Amino acid sequence: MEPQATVRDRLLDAAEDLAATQGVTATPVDVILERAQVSPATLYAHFGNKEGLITQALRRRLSRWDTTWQECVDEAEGPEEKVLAIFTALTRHRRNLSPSRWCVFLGIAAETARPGPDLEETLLADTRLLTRRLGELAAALPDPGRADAVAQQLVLIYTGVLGMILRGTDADTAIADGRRIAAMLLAAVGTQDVS
Amino acid sequence: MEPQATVRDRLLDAAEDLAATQGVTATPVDVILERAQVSPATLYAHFGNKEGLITQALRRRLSRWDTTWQECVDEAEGPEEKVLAIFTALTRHRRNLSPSRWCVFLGIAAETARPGPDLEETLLADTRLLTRRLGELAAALPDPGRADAVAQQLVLIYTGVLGMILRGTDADTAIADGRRIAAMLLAAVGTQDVS
DNA sequence: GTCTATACAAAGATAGAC
DNA sequence: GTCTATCTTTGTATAGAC
Repeated sequence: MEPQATVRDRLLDAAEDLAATQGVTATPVDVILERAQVSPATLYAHFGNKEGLITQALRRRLSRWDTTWQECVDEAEGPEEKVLAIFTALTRHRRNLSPSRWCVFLGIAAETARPGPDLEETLLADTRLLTRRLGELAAALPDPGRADAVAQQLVLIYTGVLGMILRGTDADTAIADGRRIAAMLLAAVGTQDVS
Repeated sequence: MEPQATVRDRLLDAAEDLAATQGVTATPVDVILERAQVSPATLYAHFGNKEGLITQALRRRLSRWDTTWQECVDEAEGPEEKVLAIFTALTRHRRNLSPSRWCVFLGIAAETARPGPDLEETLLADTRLLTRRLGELAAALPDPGRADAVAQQLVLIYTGVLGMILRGTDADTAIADGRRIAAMLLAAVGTQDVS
């Protein structure tokens, strides 16, 4: 975004921003190029093709999400609050970056029928990060034996929040709803069998 | 699907099936035409354009989902089971129709950046149906004053189930997880404040 | 109403110069 | 590494005949 940003960064910024707000298929290469003030040949020299650019932009975004989320976890006090920090992180993440229509990863997964190996791997990495970290955080709760199952349910709730934003629900409302459901789930863990 | 189906029905069948499995943007008109064994001009005579065809296919599918869901509600016994019938309905719906990658409505909403008025209205109708019927069913639970809030949370959970399928989770697993979370939510309603 | 053939537009990618 | 100019493919839609 800086005036003196490298060509590569300008391309990544433009691709991420447009993919987040308009979607990938709705964003022709020309539009990315115009936004980035770069010529076609340069894009292809750097990233090979459109999907390569998108993939790199996603990787950078995932890394930033990872950082933001970890910060929120670190700031939270107590096992339950650390689990619920994902919702604080989502709010912060959406404030920091160009606001996406809902979730860039799910969005691209939804609109890309046959992703290449690199893109597919990157899309899966998002789900893996969610599952892994939520699993780790859930292991600090009572009944660590159910950590993986709880993590799956938390990913579901988190995914539901994002889906509600796509449905048109205000983001803050959806996030608050999701946090409430998750808190209820955590309250049930350890106090009763949640088979 | 029948050999003697009308041209119109063949087009709707092909469009629905391909949109559900491949996505809309990944499905060129030519492929729909070949599947339906129909010529281009016929499609445009009937539906105006590609989006018109997709819109009509979605309306038909929403109507079938409506029916399947209502059947499952009618079969269920007791207020809580009637609310949870949405998960039984989802299983049945996916078995009846051509299996979709996740949710045809959310999928098309995700990949269609600027839908025309008719398509947009049809996509919203899906969310409206969910909210309305879940609200009605939730009104039969203890604390009917919270029916609308509970309905919103149930739509979130249901949407999360669909999103998990997009993430690669087995559909039956995702549905079972969603039902469990929803059951927990219902158990909390009336017994405690779920602010 | 339906077909064949074709027009028109959009989009991804490359050639060749600097 | 980057640009200008252009090629090729793909995809939506229509013209005109039957």
